Amino acid sequence: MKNINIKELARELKLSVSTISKALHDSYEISDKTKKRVLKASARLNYVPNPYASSLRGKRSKNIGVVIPEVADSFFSLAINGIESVAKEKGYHVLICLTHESFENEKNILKEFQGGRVDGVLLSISGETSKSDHVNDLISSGIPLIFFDRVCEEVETAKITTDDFESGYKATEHLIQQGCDKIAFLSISKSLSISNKRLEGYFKALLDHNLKADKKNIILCSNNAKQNYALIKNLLQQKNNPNGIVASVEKLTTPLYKACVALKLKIPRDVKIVCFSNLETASILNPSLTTITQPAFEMGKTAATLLFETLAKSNFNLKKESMVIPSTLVVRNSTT
Amino acid sequence: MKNINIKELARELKLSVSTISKALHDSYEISDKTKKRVLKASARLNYVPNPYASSLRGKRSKNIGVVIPEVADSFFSLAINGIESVAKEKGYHVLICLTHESFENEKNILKEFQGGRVDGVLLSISGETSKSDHVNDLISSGIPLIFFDRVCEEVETAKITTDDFESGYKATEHLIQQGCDKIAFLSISKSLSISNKRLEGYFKALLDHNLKADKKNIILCSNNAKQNYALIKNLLQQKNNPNGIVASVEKLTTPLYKACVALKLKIPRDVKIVCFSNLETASILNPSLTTITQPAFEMGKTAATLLFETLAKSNFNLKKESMVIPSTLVVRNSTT
DNA sequence: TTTATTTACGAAACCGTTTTCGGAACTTTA
DNA sequence: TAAAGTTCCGAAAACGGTTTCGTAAATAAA
Repeated sequence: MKNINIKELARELKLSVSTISKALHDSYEISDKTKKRVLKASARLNYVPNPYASSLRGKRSKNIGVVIPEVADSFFSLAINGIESVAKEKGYHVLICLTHESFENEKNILKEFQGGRVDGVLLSISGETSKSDHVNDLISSGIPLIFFDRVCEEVETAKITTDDFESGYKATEHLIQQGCDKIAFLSISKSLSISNKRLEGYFKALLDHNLKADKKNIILCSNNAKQNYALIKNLLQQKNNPNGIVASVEKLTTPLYKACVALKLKIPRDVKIVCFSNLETASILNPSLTTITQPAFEMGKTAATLLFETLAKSNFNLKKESMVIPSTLVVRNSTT
Repeated sequence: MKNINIKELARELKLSVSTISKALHDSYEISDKTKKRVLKASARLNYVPNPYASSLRGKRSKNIGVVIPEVADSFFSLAINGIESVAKEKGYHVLICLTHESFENEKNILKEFQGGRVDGVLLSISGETSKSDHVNDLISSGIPLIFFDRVCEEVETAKITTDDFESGYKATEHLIQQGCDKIAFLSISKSLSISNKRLEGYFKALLDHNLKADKKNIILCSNNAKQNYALIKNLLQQKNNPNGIVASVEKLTTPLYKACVALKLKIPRDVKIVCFSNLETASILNPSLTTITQPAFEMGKTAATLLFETLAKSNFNLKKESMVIPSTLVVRNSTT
């Protein structure tokens, strides 16, 4: 059962190709009777239009690209759900591309998108990304792009983020209120907007509560799990080791807990922990984990909704459409 | 900077369109000198070929479709990583489509794929799927399809699975060896191959150890988290409540743990638990969770590799290419 | 030198749609 | 009854590549 095309359908019905096409698109030029005939035959012969022919002619791919660092991460997988929920409604497909935190990969992906494979892009940049030429190139080639979560500050387009500064502040202040006075911050990137804003919030909270920051307590983690474990373990073994930790990203949770177990540090007695995390299992960890929970699904949904608005109106201006959706501090046993 | 096309590139170089195309594909018909000129100009003018034009003519989309029930699940997100790792190497894109466990969605997605949007498909069927006409239709329209994890037994194509029966057996036997004599099984679907095989393994283990199965201990969970929580709680409240539980799917972990907390049942003292799960946090749960860990990444990688082999050779026969990759029982504190 | 072969390129068909434009047949208006 | 307007459909161009085929020029063989 090879797939049938519009020409064969036309021959079958003794109609022209253009009539078929119009009938399938419910054009006013075609009589109801003919439309019904076409629809019926189309269903009977199992006609499925070739998307490439449509896209080539119509300049619409009906695809959006979602470029993220990683899929095995609660935040991103929930965001994908949010994105997919609107894409599906609009009859669009979602092309998910992973950068694995590599700038090179990110550049190649965006470059390829210039060919028109997608009509628009949602991007959460890699941890290595510090330049934004590749993003500007894509945008100026006419493909709308919206950032979500991890953004290039300097690019003039919509950015859907959460309140990273405030969240960093809240997390840190919470630890202080729970009695911590030596608080470490686990970062994931030197250049990433989210890391830096969360870190700034951390600094501000320390400042506001008359605690002084210590460089040794700012740990730059990497994309390598083993290495992160070693870094964290090392941090906790220092003579003036921290009694509170803010982990700025979900994937640091497991190495952090494991390091505490290995060093026989009791959470929250010896060290209190807050993680930026959307883990469903946060509440059943040992001990349950205090989190900054991000509105992942909403962020994805909002970004996608905005992108489709842009695609609908040709002259939409994304520059003034940024949005900040707040995260929430969920207090659990790792800090109490 | 609007995207340039091959015609403009040809005009720029005073060459014909066909020469450009051949040069870019490193055809033997074109001299090295011309090739270099073309490559250089192509880079300078930032030429990116239109994928739809190529696909339309060449019958190759350079896309594969990955159809899965859910992305916010460790198994699937790891499998995606495996798939993506080979796709990237082959220069392919991955179109991820979510069924959200709905048969209707699955049918629509596969139907659309018949149009040629993808060159091949990797499918893990929805919990509702019990018929396979939609799959056979797609395959007979000429698009190769490979199942991974959740398969339609009756469809004649390659299936990359894990040893579900043995895993169900191992999980159950482990509980028995730990002293459980009333063991419940949490299923996710009546029709799903994985559920049923795991359940059969469970039955066989009970039989081999002279324990008799009890219908009340087989719980059919749904896609609704709240409802699952209620079902599990109800199970644990029965007068003859189980002292061992096999949860056949990852997403039941959290409701199960929460139900135990709510009922003040101590794990593993009052009830021992084994979950089919790839959660990274299994080791830091309260208590750490004994799991059947599936080779998610490998399964994705294997399925994708096989698919690309099929795409390379036109006469590849997938019927004899199924593969079973074993899961492993990882014993932790929820059973000891 | 003549003929055969190879090299390097261009013209044009083609992929399957969508869309513009033209026009026959029919209906309405003057 | 003639003119004007509607309704419904078909022919053909267009989208941007790839590929087949033809051929002029250069080279090799006779």
